[in-house]
Amino acid sequence: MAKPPKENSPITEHLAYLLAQANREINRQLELRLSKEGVPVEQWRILKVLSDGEGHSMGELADAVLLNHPTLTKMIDRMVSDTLVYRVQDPNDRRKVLMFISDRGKVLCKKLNSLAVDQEEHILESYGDKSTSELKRLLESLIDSSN
Amino acid sequence: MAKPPKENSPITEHLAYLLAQANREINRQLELRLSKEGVPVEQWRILKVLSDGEGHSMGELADAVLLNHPTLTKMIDRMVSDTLVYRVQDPNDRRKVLMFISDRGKVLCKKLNSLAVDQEEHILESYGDKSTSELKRLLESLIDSSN
DNA sequence: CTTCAATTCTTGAATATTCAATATTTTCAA
DNA sequence: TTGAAAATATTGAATATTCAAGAATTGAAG
Repeated sequence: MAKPPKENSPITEHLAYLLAQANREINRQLELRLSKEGVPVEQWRILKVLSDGEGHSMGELADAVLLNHPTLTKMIDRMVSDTLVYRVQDPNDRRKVLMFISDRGKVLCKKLNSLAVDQEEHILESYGDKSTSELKRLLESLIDSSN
Repeated sequence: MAKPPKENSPITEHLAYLLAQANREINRQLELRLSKEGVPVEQWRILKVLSDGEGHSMGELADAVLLNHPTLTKMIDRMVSDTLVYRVQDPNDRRKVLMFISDRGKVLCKKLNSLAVDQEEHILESYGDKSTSELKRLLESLIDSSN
């Protein structure tokens, strides 16, 4: 018996708002953990994507880590300064730049991964296995249906 | 048979990532609709909260619309310039400022509401009634369990 | 009372993000 | 093969957000 939101329904009933609120809260928690290593969430995502050892172009990365191109470029600049990642021009398409993770980046990524796993475990405890996997399933399908 | 994420699981399996991705996508769609009236999502949220006609303090508003205080102050400055809202000092506690929606703000809010309802209906169509209400339920309970 | 800490909001400087324009390389049609 | 259009990444200026500090008011303990 779920009612569709009327024009004057409170904002808290809108899907867009619930998503924003949940995202904000979970992100805040994750941020808090990762701050132990002084690393923003986006950098962890970048390291994680690159930790397959393959080279990834900036465009690919931008999509994967949900940042737009200029923002990513500037964040990568910082990470290059910190020698966490490095750039290589793609030999097959010289418009592209391939990003790789450094050894230092790999070491940091491992530490960050376990901080993140801590968080997921904490969520599993307070929220429950069943709800968590069901929520993940629904989110994936929402994302699918939006493309 | 849902597996908990291992240290080296892809980023796309993390709840934090799925939430960020879904939020980004739904927000992008909403933004697109509201841009017809040239209004950012946050301003719509503000108008919607204020449209109960009551006065709301800045702190209250900041919580409700998921913005931190200085960001809200500056956004409200713009909205005051556009005569969508106005400030009144709280007579009972002069530290506080009470925000009210103007007549112009009410008119705009109505238009925005129907654009937002359009979007929710679009989601219901492509994603389904059942999934939508189930997702909302799970999100609410995740938010609850995080406090 | 009076003073000191807490609350609320705003401000200004530092930082980050975005938009539009640019440079480079590739693609592909004529 | 050439030349125009598309794709990729970066830059710089404009804009927005955040952090830390400040001003005003209230609360409450001594």
